[in-house]
Amino acid sequence: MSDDSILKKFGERVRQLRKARGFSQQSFAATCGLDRTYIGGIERGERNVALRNMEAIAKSLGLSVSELTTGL
Amino acid sequence: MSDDSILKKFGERVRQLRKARGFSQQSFAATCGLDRTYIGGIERGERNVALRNMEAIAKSLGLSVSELTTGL
DNA sequence: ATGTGACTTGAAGTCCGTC
DNA sequence: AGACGGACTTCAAGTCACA
Repeated sequence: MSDDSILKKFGERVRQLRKARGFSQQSFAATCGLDRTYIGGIERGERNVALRNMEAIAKSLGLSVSELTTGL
Repeated sequence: MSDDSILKKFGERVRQLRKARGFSQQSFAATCGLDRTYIGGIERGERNVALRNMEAIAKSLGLSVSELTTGL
């Protein structure tokens, strides 16, 4: 069970938005103030990201949290 | 800094939506499959809620995660 | 430049209660 | 009905070495 499709969807969305801006995981992680392996884990749907980190990611993408979670 | 205003905003939003539906914290927590003290903590802005629980809360409110995070 | 497993530690989350 | 505390277990956060 443990339906983690929401994590996968969120990861795909982050990856898509990051790429669209021409960031590498590395430079993007730095912008967010997070570790590159952590960002990688998010994009692979392995991390159950919480509000504070979602905000950091959204901010680095120039979006609101609500916009970042569009489709979820 | 450690700006936790996003947690407060999220908590206020949850409280507002829950009340609008006539739920008590207790019955709402049960619907979400979460603990009543945890829901209370969220509404007080003390909890850094992660994606899976946000989804459970959104579902119990009949909303998407994106709709739940409107304003964030 | 990214994937991945393993790891530590601080916070998430539960369960008991009282006010 | 809700705030809040203590004690507890589980998991997210954050980092590392190496593929």
